[in-house]
Amino acid sequence: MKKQILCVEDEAAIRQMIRFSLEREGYTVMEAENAYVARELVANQTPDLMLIDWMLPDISGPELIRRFRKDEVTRDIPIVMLTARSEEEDMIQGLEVGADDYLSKPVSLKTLTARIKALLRRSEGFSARKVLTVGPINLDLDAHQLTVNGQAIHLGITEYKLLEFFMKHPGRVYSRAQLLDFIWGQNTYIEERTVDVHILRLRKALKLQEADNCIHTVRGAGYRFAEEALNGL
Amino acid sequence: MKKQILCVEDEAAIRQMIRFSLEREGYTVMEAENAYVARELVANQTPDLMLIDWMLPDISGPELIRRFRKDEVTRDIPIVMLTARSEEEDMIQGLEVGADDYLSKPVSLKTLTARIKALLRRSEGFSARKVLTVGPINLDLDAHQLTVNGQAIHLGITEYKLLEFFMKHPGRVYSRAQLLDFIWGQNTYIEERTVDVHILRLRKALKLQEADNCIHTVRGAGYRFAEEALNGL
DNA sequence: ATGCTGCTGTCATGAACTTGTCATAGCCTG
DNA sequence: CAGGCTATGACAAGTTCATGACAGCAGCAT
Repeated sequence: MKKQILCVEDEAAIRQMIRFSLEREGYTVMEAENAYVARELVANQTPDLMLIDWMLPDISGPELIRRFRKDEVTRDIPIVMLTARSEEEDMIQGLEVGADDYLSKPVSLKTLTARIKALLRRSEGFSARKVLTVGPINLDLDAHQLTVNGQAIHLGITEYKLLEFFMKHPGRVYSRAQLLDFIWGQNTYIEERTVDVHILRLRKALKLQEADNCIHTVRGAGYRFAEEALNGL
Repeated sequence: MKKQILCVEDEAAIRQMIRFSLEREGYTVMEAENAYVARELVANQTPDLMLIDWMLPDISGPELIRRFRKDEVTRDIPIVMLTARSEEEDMIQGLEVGADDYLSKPVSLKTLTARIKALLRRSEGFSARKVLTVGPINLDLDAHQLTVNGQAIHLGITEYKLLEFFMKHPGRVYSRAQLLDFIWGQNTYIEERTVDVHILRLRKALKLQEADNCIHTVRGAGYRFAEEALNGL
């Protein structure tokens, strides 16, 4: 799953630049031009990391950070602070209110992505364990391990991501084009029929424990993950 | 092995003095003039004990301690807090956030070294009991000694740290990049493939007692320490 | 200094595994 | 039954990993 990064910065040009380079690295970027918008966005969807400018038109960056740190939900999100001035005093205040890292403008995009990568890796290594369970199917996202009825089953990475996607969005039909977008990424051009093959492989793997009936073919539309088919198992 | 002590203190003169007397006692001393530098240093090399001033130019001492206590890696490092004021309230807050000892300035160097010695002994004493065991694998953290099925096996320091990390975080996949971060430190730039080689060496060592099957390769993702693979042994 | 030893990071190579594509067979709908 | 859609097996190219070899380095005793 792509990591979400929220970029809070008032200058549109800088936002664009940051967005561009982060998306190239495979992150999803949300943009906010002020603190108000930022908090609205976060209320709807908590990002994995936040990039916050020092100077914002409404609330100051440090104040915004302080507020995020107060909230249970956002407390542990890593924050990188951006500032125009490279004055030490700023850095000091930034770290004091709880920023995890600090970069002064003009920002080298390479540095930016490097720091972000490091922070995300770090926080990811110890976060709460994520496991998806539907009926007998158990997908341990941290271990990268599928077990069905307690039996470990090996999957290729594509099948793994496919199953992860299905388990996160059960019950809905997805066209081959949609699956390609979500799982392979938006800029890959692959035969739609290839999806069939991976569905086949996933089914084969699940069949080892007779759990392949949860993947339904919807003729003319695509595929659907049917959780209800698994309830009896 | 010399014990490493990190001294976080903004006044250079005091740092010098402390360094001098600690080195005379046979410790290695790292210096940081503020919290930011301190965290960078610790990211690369975890010290055996930290000496933290109450007043730092960026983050306050207690806040810095709180952060170290949150992080898995630095949680168990003994911390001595230094303060100019000898007010009881400070001491209370210092101990509250997790300092192990508390000294008020001006510090008698004799007292300082005595307390440090005591803390290190104590933490050593604790960790003397600290032994990681998974199935037949037994890692004595003090003796720096690995035994499998009662047989001692020699490991290089890197393999040792790798195994220690795995045993402390079993069941989760870690990418090569993450392993580099956590074991080599964040600012080291080493080929990712090097991780493979150390995994190989660790496996070879464990294979002497047929216990190498606990280290799983997760293609495209990294490596995982599987404790369940050892339960039958 | 000198040579020795053990450890570490890097690299080249071959092995093992994945994956996208295609051809063909099978199935469903009207 | 035809036409369109899907399932399946085979395969070659491309990735990723395991492994042995090697040079540089630090520690150590000589």
